[in-house]
Amino acid sequence: MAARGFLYGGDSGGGAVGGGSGFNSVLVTNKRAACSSSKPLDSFFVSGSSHFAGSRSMFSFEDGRNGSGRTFFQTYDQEDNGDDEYDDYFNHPEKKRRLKADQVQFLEKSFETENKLEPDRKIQLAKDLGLQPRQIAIWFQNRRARWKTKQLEKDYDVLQESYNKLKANYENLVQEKEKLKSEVHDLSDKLLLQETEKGASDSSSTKSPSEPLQQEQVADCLNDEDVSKTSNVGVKSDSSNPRYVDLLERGDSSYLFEQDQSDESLDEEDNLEKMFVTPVSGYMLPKIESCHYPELDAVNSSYLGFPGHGDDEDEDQHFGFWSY
DNA sequence: TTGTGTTTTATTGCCTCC
DNA sequence: GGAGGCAATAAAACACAA
Repeated sequence: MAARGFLYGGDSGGGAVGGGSGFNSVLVTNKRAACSSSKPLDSFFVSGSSHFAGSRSMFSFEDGRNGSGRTFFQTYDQEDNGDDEYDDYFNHPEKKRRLKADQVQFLEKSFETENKLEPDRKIQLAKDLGLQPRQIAIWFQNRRARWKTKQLEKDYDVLQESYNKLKANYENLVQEKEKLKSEVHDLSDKLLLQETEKGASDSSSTKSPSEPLQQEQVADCLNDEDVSKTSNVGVKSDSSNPRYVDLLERGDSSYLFEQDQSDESLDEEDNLEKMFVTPVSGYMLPKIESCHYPELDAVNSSYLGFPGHGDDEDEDQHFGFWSY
């Protein structure tokens, strides 16, 4: 590792005198240590009224005192920076010391009050705790960093929870969509089957297979009391188309989903008018304005809160979902 | 006891503000 | 330009399982 700077050299200003473990020489690598400070109190701070005298963090020994029974700072200050003490100190590889529990508690309370540190408060805390102002500043800095990390974790949890809810909601909607899609498909098939059966029975009795279906027959097939409203049912429109009849007899529903491009006789716009694309599946289906199928009602009323599908709705709106 | 992971204390360099 | 904040990082101290 690169040479480390000196403890409390920065804010302490007037001369760095410390270092990491095992240092044997005085190095000044910290720019804060190198520059002079306008706050001499930050340097070799000695508290006259410390409630925590004896705890000097990295400069203290096990019990907060060096071999002579005085703290390093007391020694250093009071003994006029004697070379003996100085050498003694630097030849004695000091360990980094943690703050005592009561000091930490005091700092925590102070942090709760205000997580920023005004210079005056820093000095006061240093006095009260018998620590270097620089230590107080560092402690607050690290404490803010920890607080920020915790906040980020909390924010992450909140976002995660929010995401999970949205995801679950989305998955429910997808499921519902698939369900509705298959219901639409089933109902389409059911409708086709009814049409096919009706068409087959009618053609076997009175009409030849080649005869086009009558509007009334389709209306009956759709089991609707209002025949006039089925005038734009797609199947009727194609009843003159031999291919349609053929498909109908074979029970092929594909005509519902594709336009007969081969039929030049049909007006394309007119034809499109009689079809619509389902909102869910995108299938092309014939327009049915007034057919009443309970299953479709259920589908309509449950279709993602689409408006206008209540039981009391006007008859014309019963298939608002279907009609365009 | 030792290896390993975590926490705490401290440094360094960069940035912003006054 | 100096003071102070912050992010990144080092390294000591600590916790704990094997």
